[in-house]
Amino acid sequence: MLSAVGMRGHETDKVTMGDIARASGVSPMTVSRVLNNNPSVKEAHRKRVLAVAKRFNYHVDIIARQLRAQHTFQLGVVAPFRGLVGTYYFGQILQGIQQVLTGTDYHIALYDSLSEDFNDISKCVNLCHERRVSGLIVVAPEFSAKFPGTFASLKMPIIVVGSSLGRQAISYVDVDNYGGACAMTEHLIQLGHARIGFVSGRADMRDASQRELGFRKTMAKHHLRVVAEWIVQAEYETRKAFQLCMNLLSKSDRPTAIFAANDQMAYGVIDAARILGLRVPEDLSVGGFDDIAGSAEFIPALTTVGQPMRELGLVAARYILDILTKPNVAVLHRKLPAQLVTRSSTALPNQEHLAMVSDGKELKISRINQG
Amino acid sequence: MLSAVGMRGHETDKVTMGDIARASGVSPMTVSRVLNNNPSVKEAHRKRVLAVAKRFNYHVDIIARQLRAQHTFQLGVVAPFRGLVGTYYFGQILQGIQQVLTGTDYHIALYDSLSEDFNDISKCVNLCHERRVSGLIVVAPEFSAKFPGTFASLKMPIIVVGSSLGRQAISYVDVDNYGGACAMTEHLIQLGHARIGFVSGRADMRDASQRELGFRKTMAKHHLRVVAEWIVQAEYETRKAFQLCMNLLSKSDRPTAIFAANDQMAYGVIDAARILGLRVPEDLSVGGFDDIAGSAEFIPALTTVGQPMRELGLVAARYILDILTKPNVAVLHRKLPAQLVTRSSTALPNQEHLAMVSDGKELKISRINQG
DNA sequence: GGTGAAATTGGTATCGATACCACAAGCTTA
DNA sequence: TAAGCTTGTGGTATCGATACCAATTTCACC
Repeated sequence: MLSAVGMRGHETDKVTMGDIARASGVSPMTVSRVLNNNPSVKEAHRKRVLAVAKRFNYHVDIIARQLRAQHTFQLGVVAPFRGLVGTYYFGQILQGIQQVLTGTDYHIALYDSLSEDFNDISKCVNLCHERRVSGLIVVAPEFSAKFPGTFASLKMPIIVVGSSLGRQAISYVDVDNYGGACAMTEHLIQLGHARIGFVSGRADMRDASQRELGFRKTMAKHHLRVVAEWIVQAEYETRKAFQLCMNLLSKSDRPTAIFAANDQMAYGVIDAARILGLRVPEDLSVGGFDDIAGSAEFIPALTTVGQPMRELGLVAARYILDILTKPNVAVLHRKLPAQLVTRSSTALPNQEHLAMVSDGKELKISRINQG
Repeated sequence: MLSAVGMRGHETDKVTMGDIARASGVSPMTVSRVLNNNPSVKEAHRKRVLAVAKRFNYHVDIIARQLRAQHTFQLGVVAPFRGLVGTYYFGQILQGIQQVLTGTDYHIALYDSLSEDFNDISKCVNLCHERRVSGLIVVAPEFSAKFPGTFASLKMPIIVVGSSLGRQAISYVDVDNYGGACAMTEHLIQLGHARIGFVSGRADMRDASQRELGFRKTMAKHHLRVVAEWIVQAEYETRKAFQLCMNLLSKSDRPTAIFAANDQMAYGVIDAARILGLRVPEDLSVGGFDDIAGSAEFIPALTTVGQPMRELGLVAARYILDILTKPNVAVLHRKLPAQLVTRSSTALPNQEHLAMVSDGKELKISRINQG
């Protein structure tokens, strides 16, 4: 289980606090105080100690300090490497976390929730606990509800990013996927679209279902009909979206706008449209979700919903630091708003097309007359 | 400089080795031996101790062990967060590293080489040294030659990923960008292309210049002319490549194939071709570099050069672990081969087009007769 | 039964920084 | 001058595991 600890660290002629103390004619205790900015040290001593420390190129031994303080200053970040590391989403979260940590004594320790035969996240969390991380950020978009309540009993600050966990005792930050989807749908409807299709994401991910729900609710709110054939499942993949839309868009009775549950799928939709000779946005408006790197430069620039990904990291890291430094911090349940980003892939519906097929208003639910 | 250490860790009623020792009627020393799989312990004692440890849910205190062993079991990974974290490239490297670390007592500590006002990497490396990481992997594709020789004096295992440093005392692993570019150029030439353009990457990055060099050398080897107007600088960005190629490809005297120094730019080239009514690969072959996620699913599937990114991480991590566990490990200077991946975006040149413009062979340098 | 070698085991010191307490110095008031 | 108070300062114990060495047991063999 535990491997032998036979190897030694690199051995330099280690300078200790005692050495600094002797060289500056004070006690180790005073050196410690100086190095920790304790105000109760005479200015003369402080200067002398600092000078000597600098001359010796002395640095406090973090390990000894950790043992004494029973605190590692490590912020564990747990995520499924396969699938998440290397994505823009996770990269932004990490940057947010690092931004908060910069200038503090904390640093990021990265753990893979999928390695080590972890069949669920709790094993990885336990590992972090054994490793004595000071706090833990669990990034887990796919494990919506699998968090054992036992996490709370670990007495270690912990927060989940990317999964809303409801009324549990575990803190979380998440993006308002539902609200973002509503905003995009609303945008398309305001432009005049009534015939709107939806390309759905991975069924096992909570965010995907939230986005679809937002679409459906907003359509319903405007009494617009959701056509079953215009809703396709493409698992968040460009290629699947492409294939499904090649089929969907080649029919004469097709939507004037398609809302894809992520940007990658929107790319696929646009590719299909182009190949079929449909111009975007003139003949077909396409909206995405995520605002990944490249969507602004895509041709046409993609209208999408931006997630405040970096903000997820900021909020999570600040929360952990708060718990570590302040008393009585409450459990945090927070949903960050998603922002509609309007670019060139959406526009007014093509009037000719509309006229050719039918009056857009035929789709008002109140007027539906066929099955 | 150092913030005060006033906060305590989460306090559980800590179980120590002494407790386990007392409960199992042996000395703490024996408990330690059992937990470290030291063979010189009687089987009866071993079983008893393990049972008690389990009953108490005891776990060795990593911090104390670290202090005693003078070893943190942390593998520092340094990278410029802004620009690298969140890329497929870096994600794969991390996965490679984690793969090696899984099952060991080591874990990844992530440091941002750009935060903390580091104007160069050496400051970040020094920070890691102060934090007593056991080893260091520096991922630095952009700082080709800026590594101070002083790194070697840190007496800490260290390896650079993504920058070939020449004959220095610092170890590195890198991908053979030059060879990969040669392979792609060779591939296009073998298909029958002689009129080949090149979309170049960021001038400040070593890999970009290596790729361009590979292209030029291979062209020269086959006595093919490199047309100055067909070489454009697009800084690794899709949009720039798109714009430059819109111009390049709209002329009647255009290449039959374009080699882009990364996949993102290849996408831009293909977009431009499409909009101009050129079919890929029938009218224009396009090759990329990197084989990023999505290139296989791109339409058309992109012929590109795959970098063994994950392998970079594997090699780097193994090297560090080797130094830590074995004596006399030599400095490592290693270039991993890049693999040509043939897909659908390259094909034989369009004979009609060739005939229309001119005979491809006109470009043989040996026959050039105009300036 | 005795002897030596090998297998086990435990005591003590140590890794380096710091919390806690006691004490000394300087300085104010009665 | 003595008592009282505020600074500074140093000694000692401690965080928990483990290296080192000495002590003890076990066992084979004469």
